[in-house]
Amino acid sequence: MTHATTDRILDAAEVEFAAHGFVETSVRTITTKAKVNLAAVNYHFGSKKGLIQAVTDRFLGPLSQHLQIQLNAYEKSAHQSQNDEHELRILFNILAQSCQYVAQHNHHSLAVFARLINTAYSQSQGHLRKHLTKQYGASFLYFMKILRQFMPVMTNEQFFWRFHYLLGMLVFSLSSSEALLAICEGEYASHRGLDQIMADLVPIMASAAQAPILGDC
Amino acid sequence: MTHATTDRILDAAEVEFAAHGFVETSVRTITTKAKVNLAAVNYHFGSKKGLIQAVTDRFLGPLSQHLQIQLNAYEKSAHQSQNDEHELRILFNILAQSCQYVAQHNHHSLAVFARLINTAYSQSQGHLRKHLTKQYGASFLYFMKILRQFMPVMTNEQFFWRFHYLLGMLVFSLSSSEALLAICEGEYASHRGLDQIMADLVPIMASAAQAPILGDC
DNA sequence: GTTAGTTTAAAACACCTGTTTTAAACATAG
DNA sequence: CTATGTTTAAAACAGGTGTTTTAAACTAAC
Repeated sequence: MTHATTDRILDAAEVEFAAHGFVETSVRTITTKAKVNLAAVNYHFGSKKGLIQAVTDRFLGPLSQHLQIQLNAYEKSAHQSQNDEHELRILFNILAQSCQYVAQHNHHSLAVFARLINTAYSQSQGHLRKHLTKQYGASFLYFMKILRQFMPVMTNEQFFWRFHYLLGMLVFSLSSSEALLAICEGEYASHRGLDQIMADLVPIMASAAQAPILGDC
Repeated sequence: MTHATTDRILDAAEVEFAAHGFVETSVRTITTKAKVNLAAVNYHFGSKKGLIQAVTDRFLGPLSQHLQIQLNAYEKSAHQSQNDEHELRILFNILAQSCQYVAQHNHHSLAVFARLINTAYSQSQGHLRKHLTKQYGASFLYFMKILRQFMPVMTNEQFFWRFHYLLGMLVFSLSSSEALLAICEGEYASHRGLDQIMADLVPIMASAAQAPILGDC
């Protein structure tokens, strides 16, 4: 079997990264859980940074690919823009379904994905952010370009920040859902899967995208 | 001067925590920047955990206090609930102004606050989350209780998750705004202060709070 | 002036980190 | 068989971490 060790490391790293973050997870715990030698990480991935990037590439590659194809199909289809909010829902649904598509092939990937973006953005400096923007920035710029058409009543700058806010809601909700459940311990809410959260957020993001810009309250 | 050392440590810790997070910031860099002895942290705060909690308490205390007073005043005032969205904006504005109130007394506190919540939620286990919920959970439950009245068309569970999504947008946007600016390097957007972001989010959260619940797209 | 609390300097503690090295064993394709 | 790439074991490396200790100085209050 080819690369059985590599996959075992990636699987274990994915789970640990999702549960404890990148910094808090040591190479030793990954190799222990993966039942491989300690040196295997540096042998196959060069360094811990290389492993982190490999973990992210494993689902960000398919995600951006799937997203690009779906967006292409959307643009070619005859979508009479009857209603901006309706089109926004379709677009956010494309994003959600692309995430769910990659999540189908890997149980933990979506949680890792969200935590990854969260960490990459929150950490004001790091190798990861540069890697992600250079590798997958084009796909998200493409998504932003299409989205822009249905958010006309704002300047470029207002659109940019609004998009940031929406993405933030998505990323935070996905990455902290388990922690939130641990807080209330089933007192206020029952378990909600990442796909359900994703479905919840589609109409919410569409509404938030169209919220008016107020000078004052 | 009483507690000059303590305050110097808290100030330095606040800046470093906001810039690099809790785990990535070492006690040695804090004491170096604060120009105090290394042992001073353990002498005054017991441990690094104690320092982290002290940093958070310094602005979460005034925040929850200010929030509780404002909410009390809101409840006592005669607010004919003519429009749910309008009331929601008022409520979210109270939250925003409470944050800005504590930010007035400390330049860095709002950024630390957002990053703190982000870290506390994202890290699935930790002392911080328990400390925060036990200490300040009541204030936010009070806020949720009032908010609940103007989001009637959903179940308790739906409301709980919706609230989580809105809070996530707020926290993520505040904690990652600087990182986002670093990515585009002034290409797409100019600088936007935390108070501006806060003001942006008030109508957005109000709209998102009222977004319909869809089964399908 | 004595006492108690604070602050400093410097060193050491014990532990964990990512990484590298050595060696031997295993696998598989040419 | 041979050669090349993989995997393992175990140890060590160099460095950073939070924390503690020792001693000496300083500061303020009684």
